[in-house]
Amino acid sequence: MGVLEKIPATRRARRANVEAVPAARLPLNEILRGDCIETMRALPDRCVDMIFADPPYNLQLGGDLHRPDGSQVDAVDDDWDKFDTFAAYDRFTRDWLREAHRILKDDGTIWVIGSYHNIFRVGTALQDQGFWVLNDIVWRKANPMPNFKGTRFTNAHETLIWCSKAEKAKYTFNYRTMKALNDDVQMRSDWTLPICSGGERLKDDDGHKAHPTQKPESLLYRVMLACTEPGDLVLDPFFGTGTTGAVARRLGRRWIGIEREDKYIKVATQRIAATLPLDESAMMSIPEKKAMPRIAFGLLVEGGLIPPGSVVTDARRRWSATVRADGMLASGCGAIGSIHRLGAQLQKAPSCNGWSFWHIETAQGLEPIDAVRQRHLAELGS
Amino acid sequence: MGVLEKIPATRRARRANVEAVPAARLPLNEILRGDCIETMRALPDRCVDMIFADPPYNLQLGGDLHRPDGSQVDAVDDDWDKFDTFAAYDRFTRDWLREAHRILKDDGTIWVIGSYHNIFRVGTALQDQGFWVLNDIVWRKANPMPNFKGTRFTNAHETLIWCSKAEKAKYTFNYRTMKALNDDVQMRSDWTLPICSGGERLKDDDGHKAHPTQKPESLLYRVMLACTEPGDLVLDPFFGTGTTGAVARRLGRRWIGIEREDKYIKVATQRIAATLPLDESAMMSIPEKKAMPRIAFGLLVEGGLIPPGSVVTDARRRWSATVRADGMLASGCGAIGSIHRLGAQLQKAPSCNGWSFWHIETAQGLEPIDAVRQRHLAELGS
DNA sequence: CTACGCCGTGAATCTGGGG
DNA sequence: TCCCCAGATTCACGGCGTA
Repeated sequence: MGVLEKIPATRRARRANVEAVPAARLPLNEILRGDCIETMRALPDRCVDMIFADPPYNLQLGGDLHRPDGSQVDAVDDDWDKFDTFAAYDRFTRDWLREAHRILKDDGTIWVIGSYHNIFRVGTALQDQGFWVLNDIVWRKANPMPNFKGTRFTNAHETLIWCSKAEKAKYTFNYRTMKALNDDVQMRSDWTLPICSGGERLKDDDGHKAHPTQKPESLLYRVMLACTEPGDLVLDPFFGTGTTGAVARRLGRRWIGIEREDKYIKVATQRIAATLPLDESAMMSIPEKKAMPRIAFGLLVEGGLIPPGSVVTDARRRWSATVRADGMLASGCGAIGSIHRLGAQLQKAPSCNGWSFWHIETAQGLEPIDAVRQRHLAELGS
Repeated sequence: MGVLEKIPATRRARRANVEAVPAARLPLNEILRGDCIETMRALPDRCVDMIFADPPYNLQLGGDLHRPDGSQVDAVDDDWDKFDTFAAYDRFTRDWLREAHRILKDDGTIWVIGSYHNIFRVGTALQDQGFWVLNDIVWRKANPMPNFKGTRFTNAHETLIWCSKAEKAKYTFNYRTMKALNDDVQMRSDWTLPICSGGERLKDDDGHKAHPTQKPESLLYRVMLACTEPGDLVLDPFFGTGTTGAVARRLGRRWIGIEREDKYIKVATQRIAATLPLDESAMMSIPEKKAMPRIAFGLLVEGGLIPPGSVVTDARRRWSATVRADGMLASGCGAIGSIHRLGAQLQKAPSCNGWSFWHIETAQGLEPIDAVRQRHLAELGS
């Protein structure tokens, strides 16, 4: 039984349109080798729930650039980023967006990331194609490359555009999941996240970076948590080293990647094979309940529903932690944090929904702490 | 004596092009009543140093949107044709940007602010018009309006696009001023500033806000400090309540505003009259090193500040060299060259700033030779 | 074992004046 | 228009080696 079948019927019902082709006949969890436009043409209408696209930025770089210490900046000089004119870039953009619009389900959404070099062309083409912009999201880089020559402001962000298929189209937005991720205030349109470096950055056999523009998993993690459900199908037409596939697998989403270059396909294949799905409870989004009063975890501790000193574990008892009087959790290894933070830290995930990840032994057996919260809520209501 | 005359000749010289019309014949520090395109047409070529534009955002409220023939776009209608509306907005944008490009000096810059509703159209039109994007700046609102329905991310930012007139055009960027404003680290492309509220928010006679999209003065303050000099002429073709004019006056810049509606002109006029210019010392930007008078190394040798035969080393004393009477350096290995050349050669670097690389033993200890130059400069000034 | 410092590096439209 | 050369210019991390 696949993950899809576990989605509650009420959520599945939000999918307004019927899949034109059974999922079994789609190339699921595979990298399709080829040109993105040609390859999308071979996919049926309205078959994917979400598209994440990281197209070439058309950087138009000039000569070499040196840091003040004399070292040279490793520039993006790949052929795939070269276009003769803005008109050529616009044609390319319109062509792939046309196919993207066709294969997207009517209640699906598309995300496209870019910089000032290309994002205005992309945004215009999205609107002209009939996509409806829901938000533009700013990825604020925590650690951008400086402007070495002191000629401009540090280019410290990139822009993502999030669109539904049409103005009145339904779409998935896991509002409460995003709010929980953001310390219980609404998630804003600016996200501060580090660039991809350290152990996450894939290297080729020579030890050089495998791809010049690898995106951080935290970015895709937030995108997918925000607007897909487990079992949903995510397409990435510019797959590169497969960040989209890795995060999809980790979050229990299905995926299709399209990539032209064998070297990237090879790296992505290995990477995704080495990625393990997260604990199932951690990937479920918080049920969308309107007007649910906010209950801090500390309130349950204060109120004696989860007394200090209680031991909580994940569903499979791989990790455990002790509840402190101030509502924080302490793990055996010495780490301390909120239910969300500690869950993320132990799993080495960028974020975690502590309410569904942490469980506690009750009269009903091992239950997520959210169950305790729900009972408390019910009591408050009565 | 006007402020302009106080600008050092070295800076004025950076203004490459001659004003087509003497500044005295321009309508300075005035609000011109009328349509922005028609009014710009009456201004001469290459007459303004900077343009700040806050064009109408909303594609569906056609109040500010007119077809080229003057008829109004009827957009608030369930049956409205999206393409027609976007096309009308694009025509309007191209028309005013064409005039903006014409009246901007060759070394001037333009700033346009917008949201995801219009900024992609604006950015595309800017690039198509030949403007060269220098940065896109994100105004991160410290206190944005929440998304009440919980259907999207909180729209917590707006975007500004900063362009020079052409790819190779010179432009003013007060790098060191921006760095100083930002605790001595490079100013980034994301600016966190509060929205306009409280006492700054202008009210009409009924106590309602005078303008729906009044921009905070802090935003204009940073823009003008970054890329204009005192005495420069700033144009705002969508003047509204005159934030641009107020900040220009405060910072000793000259300004021209264009506004169609009498009620805004009235509010702006009162506001600017009540704004006092800052003390002159407060409005000067930090001098850019590039604009400071050059002192040849040989001059210091001639003047006896660094006598021939002196030994200079790098900060860690890994390399040393002897100063020759002609201002060249000679290293022990026989290499001879300017302070820059020899520094680069010894480090095997593509280039080197000899002023900061080479050090000399003084009463203050081991100092970069630039310190000697700075002291010499200070003596010359007094 | 920790602390500290050095080194490498990241989607970058990255100098300007004089001869 | 091109060449030459003076000289201005970097932030946050992660990894690794040394004290």
